[in-house]
Amino acid sequence: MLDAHFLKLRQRDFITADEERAIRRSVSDIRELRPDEVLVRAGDEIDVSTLLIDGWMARSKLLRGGQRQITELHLPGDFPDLHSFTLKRLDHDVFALTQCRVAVIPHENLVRLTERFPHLTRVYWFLTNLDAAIQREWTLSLGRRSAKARMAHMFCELFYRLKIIGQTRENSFAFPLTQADIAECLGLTSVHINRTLQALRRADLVRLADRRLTILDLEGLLKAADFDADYLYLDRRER
Amino acid sequence: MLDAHFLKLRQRDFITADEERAIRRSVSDIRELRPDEVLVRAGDEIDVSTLLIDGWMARSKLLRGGQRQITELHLPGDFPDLHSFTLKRLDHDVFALTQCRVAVIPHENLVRLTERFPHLTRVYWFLTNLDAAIQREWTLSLGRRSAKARMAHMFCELFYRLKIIGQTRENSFAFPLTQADIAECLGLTSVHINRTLQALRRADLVRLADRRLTILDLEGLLKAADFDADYLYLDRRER
DNA sequence: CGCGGTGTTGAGACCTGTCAAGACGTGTGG
DNA sequence: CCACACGTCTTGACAGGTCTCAACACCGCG
Repeated sequence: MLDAHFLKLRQRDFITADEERAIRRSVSDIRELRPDEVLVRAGDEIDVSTLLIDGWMARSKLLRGGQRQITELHLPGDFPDLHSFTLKRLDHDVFALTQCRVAVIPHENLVRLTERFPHLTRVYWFLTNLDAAIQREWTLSLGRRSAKARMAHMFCELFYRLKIIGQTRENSFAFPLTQADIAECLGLTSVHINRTLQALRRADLVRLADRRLTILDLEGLLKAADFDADYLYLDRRER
Repeated sequence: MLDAHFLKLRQRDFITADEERAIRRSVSDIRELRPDEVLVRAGDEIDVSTLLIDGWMARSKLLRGGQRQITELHLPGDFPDLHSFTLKRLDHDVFALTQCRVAVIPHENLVRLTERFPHLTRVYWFLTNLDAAIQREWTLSLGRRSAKARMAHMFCELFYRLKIIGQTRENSFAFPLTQADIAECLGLTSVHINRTLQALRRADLVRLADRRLTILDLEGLLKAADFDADYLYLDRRER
């Protein structure tokens, strides 16, 4: 049930069977979330972290005026609120974009886990640093990429991240976001997302229909995005 | 010499004298950096981390076309490349904005330090999560704040971060950045930075002259920025 | 059958970028 | 001591990207 999580970890480091068992035993509960259900509200004290099993989630921040920015998308195998382990409360919301299934891991179990396995401490520290790296790339996108490049970049990132957890088929993957969701990720309006998406379609780079994204020209999309997968740290090594 | 660092830590957690000594002993070397000198180049393998003692540094990412985005500013007491401890290489450059003095801490010393003091592991894990929180706030700025609000927000952030390390005087602080530097932080052009800065001046919110920024109307600036210091995690508690 | 969510389109406004030129201060070399 | 180069700041005119507002099509679902 945590398969995606171990695929993600083993893409980056070596995890022993012992460690895997210990991680699996740390789960205290399995929960279901409905689309738009908020898992963590900004500011709340929390003493558990949550591992995403199925579905897509997101982190988002709100402005006084009600404008919302999604700062990261979370896919199966991700730990959307692992950083609450040291932060104790979060500066952003965490919510479900789709129907989701999650595994709950109390912080006290994480304390035990990381004390018994110093290596896993570094692995999970690495995961929060990886989230930061992804956010950093988004910062670059928002600051310097055009709407078209931003969107292309987002599609490339999702493709690579889904691929390592076995959720792509050829060059396509299930894509549950609405255009309004994409707008909140890319710092644009949904109207402009619509037009930008049409530009990518007209350039024969992607097809998006029936909640499925197909990359028609991966080379072209990577180039349009100025995409370099380095920031996803896909190499396997001791962390 | 690491005073700013301990001020920063003790604002967020309780650090014992024992822990402080151990941290100080982890430093292997002191180095000077000239303005614009690159400390870490994206992609380089590294086995040391660097604690900033004096001066300002920054993390930046580059686009193929040469456009640059600064993703975080680093002030005295910061650990601009602590995340390399688990990442092993970085996805961004780290460079000196001004003349700087830094303390070098080899990763092997960090391994010893964190194994001997599990609490310090969480403290330094917390620090990388704090960097991520700051970056997340910048993502929100770039995605949803206007040029004016973005600039106001940056000034507020710097004010709070400098204040806890004792580098403000009343409502002012030394501000070494050029308008071109600000542009790279805020995802704008230097021409527009110039005009936006004039707008803040005309609104009697700030004065910027002789490399010193004075906040004339803190309330007004906070409001213009929609600033909320929560994301800086300024509360002192066990991490 | 009607409704809400989603996607699409058009027209015009506005924010920010581009390009170009000049002012100013500082440091350097002649 | 002056001439000059260079970095930084400033300003103007114009272009272009993205937003706003509004309307409508489409579809699944109650």
